Amino acid sequence: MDVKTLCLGALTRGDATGYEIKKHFEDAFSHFYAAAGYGSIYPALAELAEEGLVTCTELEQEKRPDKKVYSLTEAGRRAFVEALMRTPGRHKIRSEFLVLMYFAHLLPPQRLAQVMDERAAEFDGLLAQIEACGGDLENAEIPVGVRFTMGYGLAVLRAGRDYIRANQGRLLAEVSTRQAEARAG
Amino acid sequence: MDVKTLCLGALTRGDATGYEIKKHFEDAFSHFYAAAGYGSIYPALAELAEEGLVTCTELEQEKRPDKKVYSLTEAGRRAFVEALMRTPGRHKIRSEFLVLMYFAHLLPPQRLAQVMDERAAEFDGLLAQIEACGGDLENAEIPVGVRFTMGYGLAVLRAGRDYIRANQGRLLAEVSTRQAEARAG
DNA sequence: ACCACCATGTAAACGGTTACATGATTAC
DNA sequence: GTAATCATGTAACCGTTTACATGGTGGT
Repeated sequence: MDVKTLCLGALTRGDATGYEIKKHFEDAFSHFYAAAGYGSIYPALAELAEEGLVTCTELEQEKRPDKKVYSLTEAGRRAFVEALMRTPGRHKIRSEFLVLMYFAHLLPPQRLAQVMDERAAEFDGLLAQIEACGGDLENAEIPVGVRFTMGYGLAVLRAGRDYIRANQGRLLAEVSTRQAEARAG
Repeated sequence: MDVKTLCLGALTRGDATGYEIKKHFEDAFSHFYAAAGYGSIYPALAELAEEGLVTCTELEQEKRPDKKVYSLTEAGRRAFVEALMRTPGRHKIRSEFLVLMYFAHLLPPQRLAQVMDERAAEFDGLLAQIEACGGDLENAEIPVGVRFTMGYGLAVLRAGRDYIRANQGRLLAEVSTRQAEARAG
C-alpha cells in the first residue's frame, strides 16, 4: 500500500491539507503503520490531483503560510475502495528490537536493559495515546473499523509490553551468567 | 537495519550460503522481520566479501549447482556487534490488514470476513512454526535471545489472533447494520 | 506430470527517507 | 530563549522488490 492510497483513505474522513494528513497518520495509524514523511505525502497529493482523484483549493491565510486543502472526488473514493478490495492485506513487521534481542548473547546486559526499557516505554506511550483518543471502546461515535484497530492495538501492545517486563530480569540474569561462564572458559 | 547487517548476524550462527541465509530468515525471523529476497541477499554478501567482513569458499557439487559458503571474519563479527550497539532498535509495523480494518465501513462484510480469516490463519501458522521449532521454551539448548523472541512471538501472535476471533462476529454484524441503515437513508 | 527444493546472480524499476530551503507564531 | 506548531515543497540518495535468466533432483 503506497502513500497515495493512504492519502486517499485519510481524505475519506474529510478535506485536509498535506500537513493535516500526516498528523492524522500519526494520531490514528502510529501503532500499526509506520508514518510517511512530507517527502512522500506532498508529491503523492500532487499526483492524485493530476489524476483527478482529488481536487485542491488554495487558501490564503494571515500570519500563516498559504495552505492547500485537498478533497476526495467521486473517482478518488471509487479508486480507494477498489484498492482496498485488491490489496492482500498483509501484516509486515520490521523489528530491529527483536533482532537485537535475538542476538542477546552478543550484547552487554546494560545495552539489553536499555533496549527493553525503550521498547516498553514506547508501547506504554502508544497505549496511552489509544486510551486518550475517544475514551472507551464502547463509544458509538467512533466508526466500527477504527474501534477495531484501537482494540487490536490495546491487546497486542499490552501483550508485548507485559512480555518484555515479565522476562527482562530473567533474560538479563541468564545473559550475565552465560557470558561470565564464557569468560571463565 | 539493512540486509548486509542481517547477513552478518545470520553468519554468527555458522557458515552458510546465500540460499541458507534466506531460509534462516524465514525459519527464525518470519514473525518479526519481513524476509529479504535473493535480490538483496546475494549482492549484500558480495559487498561484505569485498569489505573483508566475510570470506567466501566456492564448493563444487555433483548433481547440484556450485555453492558459495560464506564465513564471518573477526572484523565482520566486530562490525556486527558495533551495528547492534548503534541501532536504535525500532519496532516498525506496516499492516495493510489494519488499514483495511480501519476503513471497515467502506467494505462489504464478505471482504472483511475474508481479510480477518486470512490474518488469523497466518498467525496460527506462525504460532505453529514457533511451537514446532525447539519444542518448549525451557529448552536449555536454545540461546537465551532466541528463546526471548520465540516467547515474544507466542504472546503477541496469540493476542492478535484471539482479538480477531473474538471481535470478528461483532464487527461484521455492526458493519452490516450500519450499511443497511445508510442504504435506507 | 508437476511442484518444491537446491542454487546463484543481474538489472531495471520503484518508492521512501533524508537533507535542504523558508519562516512566522505561540506556548513554556 | 527555546521548542513546538503551522505550512509546503524539491532533489539526491538509498535500498528493496520484481522480473529475468538457468537447470538438475526428488517426491507425490
